[in-house]
Amino acid sequence: MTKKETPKPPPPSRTRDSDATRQAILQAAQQVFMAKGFDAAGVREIATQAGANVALINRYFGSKEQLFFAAISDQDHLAPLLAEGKDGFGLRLASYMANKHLSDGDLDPTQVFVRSIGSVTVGPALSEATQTQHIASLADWLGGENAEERAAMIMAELLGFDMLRRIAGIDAFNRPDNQALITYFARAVQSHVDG
Amino acid sequence: MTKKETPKPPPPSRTRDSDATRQAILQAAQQVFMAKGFDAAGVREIATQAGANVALINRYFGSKEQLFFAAISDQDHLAPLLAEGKDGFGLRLASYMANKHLSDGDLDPTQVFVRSIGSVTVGPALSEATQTQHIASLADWLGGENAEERAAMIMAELLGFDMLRRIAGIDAFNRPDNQALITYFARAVQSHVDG
DNA sequence: GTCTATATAATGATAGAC
DNA sequence: GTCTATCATTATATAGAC
Repeated sequence: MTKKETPKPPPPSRTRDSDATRQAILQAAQQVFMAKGFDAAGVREIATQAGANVALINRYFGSKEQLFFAAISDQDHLAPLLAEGKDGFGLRLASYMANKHLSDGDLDPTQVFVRSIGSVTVGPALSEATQTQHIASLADWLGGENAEERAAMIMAELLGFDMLRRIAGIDAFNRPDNQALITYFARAVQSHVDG
Repeated sequence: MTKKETPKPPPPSRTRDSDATRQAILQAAQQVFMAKGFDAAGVREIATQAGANVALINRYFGSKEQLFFAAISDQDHLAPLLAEGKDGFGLRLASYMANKHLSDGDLDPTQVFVRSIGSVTVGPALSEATQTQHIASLADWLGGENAEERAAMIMAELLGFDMLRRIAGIDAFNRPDNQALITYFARAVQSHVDG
């Protein structure tokens, strides 16, 4: 009794709020999985960053693997770019990929893919999702001859670009205002869009 | 080229032959590191596949990390393709990448890179090598304006292609005799070669 | 609902027998 | 030169106290 109406202010850290804890774990998982990949990420690190206890991860999500898929579900950053049509799509995509900020808190699907595709645990599921979701829908959007091959080529360019830029930190990809680079990237993508 | 002659028949498994053991470990390490990446590969698995004892890995190479760099050193599959000149380089590279067999015993630098670039232990060294060796030499070979940007774009296309084809196993990259795919890949690469 | 403490398994590395 | 046995560490996952 008298549990809910206590006159004292709430404790410094969140207590008795499963929804907020769940959300905090999910957000921390996104960041850590994106930064280190599935295998290298630890549940202790995720729990610490979420300000939650380690045991709650398994309580709410069952396992590290289930947490991973909960954290990366329904992410699609390409949709807004596709919506603007095929004219100039290459340039829009290239500008987007070249100007993405490295330290914003958002989850970046490209980064997650590149960092975890090698994992024997979650790699196959990531591959499956790439095939059935991203490449298939991109191929639909492209239309025309060899749509799936052209979609796969665009995806390869996009992922290779991000891998070298944000994970390997290759110089040529990280110079500020590198208009020449964007032009090259845009040209390659657009050529696959046009056929 | 056989082992030195011994008066008695050799034991069932290699004994008293440090050179052969060292070589067997090195070869097994190449295969396992290529298949699973640095973090996921285990020294026990490497030793077993080499038919050697686990303790010999550290005896001969010092550590798992030193074994990794010993296993991947001086590998460059691009040199023969570059030697034939810029005319038709895109098509030669595309054919080579699309037709590489997945199960031959050779070490594939592309595969190693993609599978281990995310590792916090060896990732930075892989990035450094990619920058200072492969991209730099490719840029030299290309010449002309923005050579480093064009070289980096070719490397991104090459790595993205292999990542989706051999690690993710994307359908569009693994159809036999997919001439259309090779044409698209070749066109993109050649455009960066020509400027 | 949250926590401490622990079970269980696997890792890289090493000491010392043969 | 090769092996067995074991170290110390770390990982995910869970049981049970509060």
